[in-house]
Amino acid sequence: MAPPAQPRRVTIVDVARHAQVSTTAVSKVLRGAYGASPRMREKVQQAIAELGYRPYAAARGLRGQTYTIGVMLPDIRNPFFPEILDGVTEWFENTDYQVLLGPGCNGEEAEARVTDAMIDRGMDGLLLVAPVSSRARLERLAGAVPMVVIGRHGQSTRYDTVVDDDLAGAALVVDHLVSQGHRHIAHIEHLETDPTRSEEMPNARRAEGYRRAMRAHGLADEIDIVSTSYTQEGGYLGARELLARTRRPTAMFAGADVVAMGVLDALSEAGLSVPDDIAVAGYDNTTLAALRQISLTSVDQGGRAIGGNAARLLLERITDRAKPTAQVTLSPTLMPRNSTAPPAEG
Amino acid sequence: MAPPAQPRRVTIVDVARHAQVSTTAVSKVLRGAYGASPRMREKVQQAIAELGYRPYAAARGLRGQTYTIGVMLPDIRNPFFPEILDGVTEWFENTDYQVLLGPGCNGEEAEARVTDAMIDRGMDGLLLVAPVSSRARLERLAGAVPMVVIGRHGQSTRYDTVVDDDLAGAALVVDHLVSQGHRHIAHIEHLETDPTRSEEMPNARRAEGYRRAMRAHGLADEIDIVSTSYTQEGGYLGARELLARTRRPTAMFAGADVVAMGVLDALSEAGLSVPDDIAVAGYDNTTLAALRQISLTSVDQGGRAIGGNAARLLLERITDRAKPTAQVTLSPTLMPRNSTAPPAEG
DNA sequence: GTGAAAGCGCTAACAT
DNA sequence: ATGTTAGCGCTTTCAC
Repeated sequence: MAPPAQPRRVTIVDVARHAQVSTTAVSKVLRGAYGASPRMREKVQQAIAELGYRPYAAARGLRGQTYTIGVMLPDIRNPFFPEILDGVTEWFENTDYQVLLGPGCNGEEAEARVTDAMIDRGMDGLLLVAPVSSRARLERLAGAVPMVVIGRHGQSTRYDTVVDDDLAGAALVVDHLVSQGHRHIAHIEHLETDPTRSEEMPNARRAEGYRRAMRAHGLADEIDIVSTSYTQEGGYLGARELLARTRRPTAMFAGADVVAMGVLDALSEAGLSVPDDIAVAGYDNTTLAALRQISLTSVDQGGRAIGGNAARLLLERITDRAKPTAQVTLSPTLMPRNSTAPPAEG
Repeated sequence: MAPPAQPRRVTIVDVARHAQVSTTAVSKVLRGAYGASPRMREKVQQAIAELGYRPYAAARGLRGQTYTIGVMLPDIRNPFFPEILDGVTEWFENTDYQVLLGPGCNGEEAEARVTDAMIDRGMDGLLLVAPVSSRARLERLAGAVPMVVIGRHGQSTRYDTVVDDDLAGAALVVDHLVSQGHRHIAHIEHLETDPTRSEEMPNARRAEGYRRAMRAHGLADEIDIVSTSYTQEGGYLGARELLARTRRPTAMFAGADVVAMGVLDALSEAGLSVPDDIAVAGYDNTTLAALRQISLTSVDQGGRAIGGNAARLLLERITDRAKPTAQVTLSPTLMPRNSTAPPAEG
């Protein structure tokens, strides 16, 4: 009835005994290290197969590596992050490394807890997506473990970065809307509380890109920014605020697709139709945006490529920690869809 | 220029020396174990704070626990899973445990790899969401580590389960549609390849619930099931298949909200409007369904409650592995929205 | 090329 | 109540 006492895990000692070699030999074969003859390799491999041995990563970590990569995502609900993750896991698929994710890390405190936990678990490398920690903390973390930061501008001598050119991405949207005849184009951004960080955060860069593009088109007077958050709720609240303006914007540029979802929700609630009454654009080109019912004009960052580049850089850094850091910037492209069209009245 | 060689990590020995006590004492304080006087506790706590010591989980795992919980989610893209995760993390928030997620585990092979990896990393407990592994494998896993399975029916003597009453959930949808006058109600399910598993999988139970409810309403002849997958793509393909029927259904019940998204996409493509031309219902009541532009009738499983219950059971099982297993079944509720309405022609 | 032995940071028997 | 000591499973010198 009761499950039998679980048999002790097969260890490297069992394998060594079974193959009639030393544990050292087994360890060498396991790691593909130098100093094992083909004959020995084979004997060990066979013993491993026969015994169904799997190395205990936790124990390996005490001396060497844990073969574990930690990925920190700020928000699992944002459908853009899975794209990045795909690029990452794809890269690690044929390696001995295992990718593990931290759960919802909204906010500095949760982020710190998760990243610390990853380091405490001996992870060999960390991949941080749009982290909100202070620059100093990021540097400190990167000093403790190989690290790559995705979606945060600003270069470091300790960690590599992979970013989308958010300035260019925002400009793509503004250019597109202006070319359609829009002038009063509003933007909904993620509120940046800490001024020291704003230079580096993608949300701030998108807002800045929006501002610059508006000025470039001679629309400095039309600049209209609402600061909420990069969530559906944030989009909803932001749109409502914009709708309450005496002069309502003819187009709304949301800093992320999830934000645009909230915007669409608010517009629908107000009985406004898209794009007839108002144009809406997002950022990230998620699968949501492609839905015909939504058909949201959006900016494609190429999440998969971002993730792939980050994974490659991390692997390189794990191999050589002294390697000079790299900064990869990927160019976004515009995906025009039905949610944007010329304004109703000239 | 180059970052200074990282200082060796602070260990329990450093703390012991600093506090002028034994390492055992520090260990005891760390674990809140018996045998440490208040005075000693304080000394140690202070030393820990002064040195900024954090226990090395990987090393702890070699003797005791790693204080790590592994969560396996089959698909990060399904917006229902974050709900479950919220319930889980909430429960572990004030414990010493850290929750870590496996990345996209679609398919038996990926699932096996991730669960094995979690065990190899000495995780103290596993939470599997809608796993597709064979029953035998699940039993084996549960023999190796405390485990709770979410969203898979069938009881085990080794692991606890938390499920939604999928039969009832499917009936809620059918009842609702029938009460609106629909008769030809089609269902899109996730294809179950392995017959031995079909009894336990939620998708199969929903399909069965649909069948039973249809029969209960005397609509056995109208039963119409298309098997694709629980993804947006699956919904799109399923709906296209249904639209090609000589007698087109007046309502489509998708086994999951993501599936319904694909359905809406296909209907929109075909120039059909919802609910005027055709009614659509989903399952999971995700935030997507609540979007006014979508306004999808759906079944609420209470993901948060499911996650919370699972976390509680897992913690209990970690505490007492011999405890008899529990099976928790939660009742779903219907969330009627605009996507369902009486059929056009009576 | 191979293996003996030390030790990673921590916990848990076992003294005291 | 406190400290001593022996490992956990693996990697890594360092002999041979």
